[in-house]
Amino acid sequence: MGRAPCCEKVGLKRGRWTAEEDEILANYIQANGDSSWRSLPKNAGLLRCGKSCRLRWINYLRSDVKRGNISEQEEDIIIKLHETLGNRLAFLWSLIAGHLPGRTDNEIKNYWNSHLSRKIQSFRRPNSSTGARPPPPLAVDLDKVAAANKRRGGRTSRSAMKKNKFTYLKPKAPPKIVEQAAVNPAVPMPATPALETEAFSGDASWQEEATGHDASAVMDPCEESWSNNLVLCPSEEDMFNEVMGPYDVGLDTEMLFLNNTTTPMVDPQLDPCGALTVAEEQVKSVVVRSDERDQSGAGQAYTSATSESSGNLSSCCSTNSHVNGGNFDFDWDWNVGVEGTWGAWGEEENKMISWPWDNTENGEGGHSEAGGEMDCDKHNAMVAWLLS
DNA sequence: AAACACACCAACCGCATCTGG
DNA sequence: ACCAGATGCGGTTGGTGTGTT
Repeated sequence: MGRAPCCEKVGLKRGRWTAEEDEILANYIQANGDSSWRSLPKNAGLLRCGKSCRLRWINYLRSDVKRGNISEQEEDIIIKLHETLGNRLAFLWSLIAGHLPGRTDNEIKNYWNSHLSRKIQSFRRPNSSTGARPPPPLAVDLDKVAAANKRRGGRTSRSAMKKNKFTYLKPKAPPKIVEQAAVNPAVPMPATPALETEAFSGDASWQEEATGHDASAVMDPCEESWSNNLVLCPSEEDMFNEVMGPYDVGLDTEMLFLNNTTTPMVDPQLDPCGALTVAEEQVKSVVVRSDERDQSGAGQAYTSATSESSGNLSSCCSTNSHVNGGNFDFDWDWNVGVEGTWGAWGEEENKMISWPWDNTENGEGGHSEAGGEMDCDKHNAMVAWLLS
């Protein structure tokens, strides 16, 4: 015997919502909030189950839900984020939705299933005969990760319910590292939900306590103070939680996390020719290597930092940061972001990362310690392809 | 105009996960 | 430690609209 449907109770309505029901629900939530979906329909006088009410509110009635067609730009972001994150990531659709202001996970999921999945079928995996390349993964905005960093299911704590519905989503500490990067006007930031406002509203005292530095200052990644400012998370566990959330998402590959920007980007190390243009004044990405995490049981955060002053993203410096009991040790490694980024494509594809730098027929050229030079024509072609 | 095929998307469903008792 | 209740997520379904024959 299966589990009883939630709307099985006699008298509860199912199916499409009427305008009247919408009005009742919207009015009730505006007046009373949505702290308890279970009791909401009863209190509001709706013959619906709480689940149905929640869904209707989240996917349709909320004032910040954007209606209308998905733009090409949004479509681009969906495709590239999906390519980056893969199908197995929990919160996939909510995470993508977090990058698309006003769009719901359900809408994006539907759009993917009905439009994009077929659309990219013929475009997808690299083919050794055609030489087609997979799209480089996108950096994932840490703020959006935090937005998706909600517990999965579970009962809302009563203390949290007292404050407001978003309180329990608040991260233990803001994952921001660079304070306020400029926003690319081409990809507007979402209307700041209560979550982000609250979570990131400037209480930097814990950072200062941990680092002994003014955490509100925007750091120059090329300055010595960079490392100091990086010591933002009071503990290793917190560090990882801020990035990955409390869940082991089971990634078998690395992910790029880009702080505080909605601009689709590849790792700056992929763009030493400056073909990518971004509006951010400063961008910081964090690469979390799950393989390291698995081995150590705790994880290491690899960071790469870029600095930019003229609109062209250029590599500035890159570090590995090893978290040791709340302290970070740094050593330089140009390979981390690049190899890690492409690790998702497996052993064979992993080699592809060298191709922009190849200036030899046999692909032996390298960009890292070997000192090979990058072929900017190839690289820019790759970037053009990525952005196409 | 009617019948059919297809696409879209709102909503349902089951399960995972969390909290409080 | 365990259980029950509540919520959030992704997969799936089915109603509706639109295009084609």
